[in-house]
Amino acid sequence: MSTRTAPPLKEMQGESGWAQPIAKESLADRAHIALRSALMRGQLKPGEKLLLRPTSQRFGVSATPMREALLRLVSVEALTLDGRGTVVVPTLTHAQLQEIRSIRLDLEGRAAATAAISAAPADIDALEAIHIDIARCHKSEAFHEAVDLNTQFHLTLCRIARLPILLDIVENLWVRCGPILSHLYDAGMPDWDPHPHLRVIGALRDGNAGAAREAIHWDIQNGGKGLDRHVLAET
Amino acid sequence: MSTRTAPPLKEMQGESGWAQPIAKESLADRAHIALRSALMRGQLKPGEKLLLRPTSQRFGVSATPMREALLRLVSVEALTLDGRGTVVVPTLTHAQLQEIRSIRLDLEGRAAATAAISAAPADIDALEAIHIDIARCHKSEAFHEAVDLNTQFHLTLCRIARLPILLDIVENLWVRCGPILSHLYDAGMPDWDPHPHLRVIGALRDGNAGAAREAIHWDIQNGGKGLDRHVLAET
DNA sequence: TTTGTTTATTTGTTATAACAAATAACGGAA
DNA sequence: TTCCGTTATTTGTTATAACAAATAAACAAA
Repeated sequence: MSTRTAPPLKEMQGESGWAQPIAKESLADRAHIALRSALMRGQLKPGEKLLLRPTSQRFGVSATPMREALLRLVSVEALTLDGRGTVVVPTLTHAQLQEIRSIRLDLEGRAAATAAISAAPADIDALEAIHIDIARCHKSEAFHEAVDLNTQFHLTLCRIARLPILLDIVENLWVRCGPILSHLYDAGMPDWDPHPHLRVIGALRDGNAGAAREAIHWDIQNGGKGLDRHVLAET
Repeated sequence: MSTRTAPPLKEMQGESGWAQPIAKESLADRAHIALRSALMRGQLKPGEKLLLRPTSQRFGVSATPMREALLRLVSVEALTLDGRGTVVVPTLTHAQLQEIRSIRLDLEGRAAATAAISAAPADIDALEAIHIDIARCHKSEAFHEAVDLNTQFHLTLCRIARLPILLDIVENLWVRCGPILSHLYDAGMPDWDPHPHLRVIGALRDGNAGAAREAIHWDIQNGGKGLDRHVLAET
């Protein structure tokens, strides 16, 4: 039913062997990456202000590249500006959270379906490895790490689908949710028995696009219910 | 079948009457808006380079705000950087064009369905007005304007759905296609008789979400076939 | 005590110049 | 003439300082 022709992700990294174009990172790039990952990992709290001069000092750079990094995140709405122009970590409204989830339903659903018909076995193994890690963290009550790995699970699924533009969009959605993601576990994580991730993985192995889409849909819709409660309570 | 409770778009502009927060535009903002609209309207051609100092002079500002505006567009992939760091208008590959279209299928499809169950009659009238304009331009062979209005039709549909995050994403996708959109009409525009837009409008009036989604799907899939030919021929 | 006004401080914005890296132009040697 | 190395120029990057606007603080008057 499925045509599994694409080489696994890991191999295409070294495409033509050595001699890949060296990536020169500007100071602004580094600051941007650091900030973005801090956001995605929930290390910045909603409402937190990021003043230009203080933050640039914390990063040990001047104002110009720091400003560039901050403004880049602002331009994808991962950060916002208050009336003054000060950068601040945004607070998601209930409507926004719901809209993000419905978009993820569409896009991650498409990614799952695409992955089901094109993923290499090695890719699926990698995905399964992430889920095993999640289960481990869950057991040892390392909730923070579990949440982080859950993000990775969803993004890896999109990566496997080889839809770079879609991946980019979905990644941004996750960045925007980062600051409130920690509340997934302070409401107590439910303990599903056939974990929805396993259904996703199974569908990929079967090459069953429809089942993969449904499985990730189920995961998205049920996985975030804890957040709803929290966000609603806040307003 | 549908619950039409939302007030039309025009009214909620002045939400609490007068006294909306005044928008102060920085030089960078203005440059960003100007560039973005130039991109969306196809006034910049793929491969075109935007050197920092020359462009900042054309805008009559210094390098700092110009750089900010350019880099903002880069961060949403509406512009790219070459190896040197020079800003250049990107050339879409066939794969990218196809991926963008499939994402639009999902998102504009959702927008159409949502609009069908929530749009006010005035909103639908506005949408119809745009289509009438398109037909007029088509007749008078004002193709460039027709293409521009077509973009507006799709974005207005998303606006009517009141899904701001989705709108943002879709808008960016249209910005990215802007530079090649002009090729829609140099392949000769087909002359559909019941124009797909009319089916969309009809479905909205009926409050039929499924039909609205299908109609916009049909429009997206068939509307861009001229582009495919062109992009494929290029590579 | 409260209100209004002035001053001081904070903070984002812009312009400018020094810097570094890459490309292009030039010129000499094979 | 062709190839290689050197120099000159172009161009993005960063730091710094001057600027402007807004907030907060301090103080005086009612």
